[in-house]
Amino acid sequence: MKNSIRLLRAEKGWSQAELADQVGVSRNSVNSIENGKFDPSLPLAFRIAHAFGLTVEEVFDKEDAFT
Amino acid sequence: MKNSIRLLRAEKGWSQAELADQVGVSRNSVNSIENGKFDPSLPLAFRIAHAFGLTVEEVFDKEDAFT
DNA sequence: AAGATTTGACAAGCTAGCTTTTCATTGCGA
DNA sequence: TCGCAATGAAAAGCTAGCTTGTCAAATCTT
Repeated sequence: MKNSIRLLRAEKGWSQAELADQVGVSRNSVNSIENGKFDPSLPLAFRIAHAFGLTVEEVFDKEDAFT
Repeated sequence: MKNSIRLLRAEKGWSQAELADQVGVSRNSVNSIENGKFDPSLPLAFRIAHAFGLTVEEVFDKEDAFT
């Protein structure tokens, strides 16, 4: 599932490790999600969106959920 | 993670099996999610929200993601 | 250019999400 | 009241999400 994490993270000037800390997962998880290796769980998706002050819909591309 | 699926489903007059069909999972998955046994994946959460014409935030209680 | 930070990637292992199957219970229409 | 639809629940099995650890490559910083 596509997402805007890399872009949003760049805007904030955060490293993957910093974002990982904020949302309570490992850096590898953030890296894998950014690179599309797997989707975050729903709770994690909420925490990531919250870290950027956005909604889940604004961060993750829901089109991928229907294809 | 709490959600309003049971209520929304009642409003639509859908059985668990009908909703399951619509979103492409088994009836047991819908039952388990409704009864809080586990959270849906992010793509499934999108499909469930879409079935009700709502956003993920409107169907699932994101507070649970932070506690 | 050297050193430090950041990122990408992989492996092995554990847990959560989802499946099919099955059975018991509940509630409702004929 | 009989039968059927709907729900709840449990087991066993597979895959996805997430972990720690490690290493190499890329990108800053100075």
